[in-house]
Amino acid sequence: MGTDSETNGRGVKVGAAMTPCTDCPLLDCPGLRQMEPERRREVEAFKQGEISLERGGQVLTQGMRSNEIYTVLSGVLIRFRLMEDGRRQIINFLFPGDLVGLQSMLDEPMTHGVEALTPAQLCVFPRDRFIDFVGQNPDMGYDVIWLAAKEESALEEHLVALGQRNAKERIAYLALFILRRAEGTCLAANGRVELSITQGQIADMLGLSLVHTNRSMQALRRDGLVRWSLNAIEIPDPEAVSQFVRYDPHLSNPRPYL
Amino acid sequence: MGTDSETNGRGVKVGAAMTPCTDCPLLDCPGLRQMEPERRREVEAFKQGEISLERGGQVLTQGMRSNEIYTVLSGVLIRFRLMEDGRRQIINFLFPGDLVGLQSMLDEPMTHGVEALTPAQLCVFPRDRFIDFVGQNPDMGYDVIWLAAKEESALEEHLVALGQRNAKERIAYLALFILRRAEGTCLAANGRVELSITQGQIADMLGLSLVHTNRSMQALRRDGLVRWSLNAIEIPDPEAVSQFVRYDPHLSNPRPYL
DNA sequence: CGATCGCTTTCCCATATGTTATTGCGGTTA
DNA sequence: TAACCGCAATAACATATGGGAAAGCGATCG
Repeated sequence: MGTDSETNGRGVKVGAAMTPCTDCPLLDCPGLRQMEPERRREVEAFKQGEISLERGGQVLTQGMRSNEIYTVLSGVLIRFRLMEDGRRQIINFLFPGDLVGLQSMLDEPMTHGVEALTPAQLCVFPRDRFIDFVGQNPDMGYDVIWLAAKEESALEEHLVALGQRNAKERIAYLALFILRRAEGTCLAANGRVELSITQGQIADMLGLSLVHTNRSMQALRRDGLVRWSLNAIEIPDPEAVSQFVRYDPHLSNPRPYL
Repeated sequence: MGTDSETNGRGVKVGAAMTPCTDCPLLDCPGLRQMEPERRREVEAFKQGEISLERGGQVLTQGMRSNEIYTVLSGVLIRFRLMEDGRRQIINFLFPGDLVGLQSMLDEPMTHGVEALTPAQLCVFPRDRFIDFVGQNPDMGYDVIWLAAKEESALEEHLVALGQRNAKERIAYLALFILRRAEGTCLAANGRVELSITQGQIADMLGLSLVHTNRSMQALRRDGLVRWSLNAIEIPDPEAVSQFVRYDPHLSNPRPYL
């Protein structure tokens, strides 16, 4: 609860004032499942602290082990994998309520890093107490499994995109994916998300070259399907895009979260 | 326990004699974690039955809901996604001990199907009792989370392959991936797996055309890196392939399984 | 104000990969 | 034996995508 915050070189601020779970800002979001008051208290007892990130700040570093598990309290982040030669593959985007670092359960060095795309806050939970925690709160264990399955499901979707779609389709797919996730976490409305994503990042997510990404984005803009600038993503007619890409992010059940 | 087995049109045989978990054939496999006897009994109490598949037989069908969760008792299967226009993306391969159908926890229609690549046996567990089951056996809940994280980790790896590697590298990657998983489940030895995978299937997994897949496989054969026929995969020098692809399937901790 | 920076846009050309079609080959079936 | 089938192997050609480099552009900074 101390205010002894401190910013290190990587845009990470630890130990800022801790938001009480009983007063969690995510409670209002219709895309997220309601949490019963007792449950919030249990989570709060388990919560260890909070972390603030600036844009570009990193939480988890590839190659390192981690003793913590996080939950996104606010902001958007990316999870990515670096190769020795500098290539980068962005694996997925993380939105409020998402679990960060489930991998650390494997007790092996992280195979990816996590970096903030916007200023972000994360809730911190101790990994070693995690096991007991889910043991004592079976329904939460279930929720974690649920989230893991959902994440897997998202990666599956990305795989389909990379394996079966061409550049324009991939970009349109990604735009729609992000939009829908943003809507579900109250970060978007009217087919518009305000989010700074670089064309380089899009390329690194979709396995395309920068140049070709640029070309294809312009084509999509001309087609009136997706208007994607550095500041925001706009999809005037989501239904049209959905058909174009043959991808239908059926609005799922509200997500549980810790 | 009945012997009233019956084979339906899809190469599925249900209700064959049930293998007692206390006598699970997977117990001998060094790549899988040892299970304590009491634990085996708990699992056995939870186990509902067994299913046998011929090559090509399906367990889970895309678009349908499922009330069951499975575990691979023997054989190798694939998990794939079909698109309306006939394109197919193979998501992952399943080996003994793997969990099948975690997705069904989401309580939404399956986004993929599962099909046997070899004759296979699966253990069947009822989905609705699953929640109670992990509630009463916290360490097993933990194992499920572990498996989910591991699966996610595999998809991450595939994503990197599709996004960052060219055809030859992708194929070599896949060969190595399969080989290592097969070794971990006692299906391979001396850099060789006996497994019938079609070039069409490889193409569908790696997002390549059939023709180009063929070309690239021949190149890899000429290079002496990977010898992949309809009958088997052979990798004379795994270390060389590992370097070539920049992929190092660090032998992980033994896998838990139900 | 010019210098710098991160990001986008454009140009030009190279090549990896896709498409369509045909052939070959071993195994199975009638 | 001939016909058929699934799959692998070639060939010839089309194109989507990649790569390097340079210019444009708005923001920030000293």
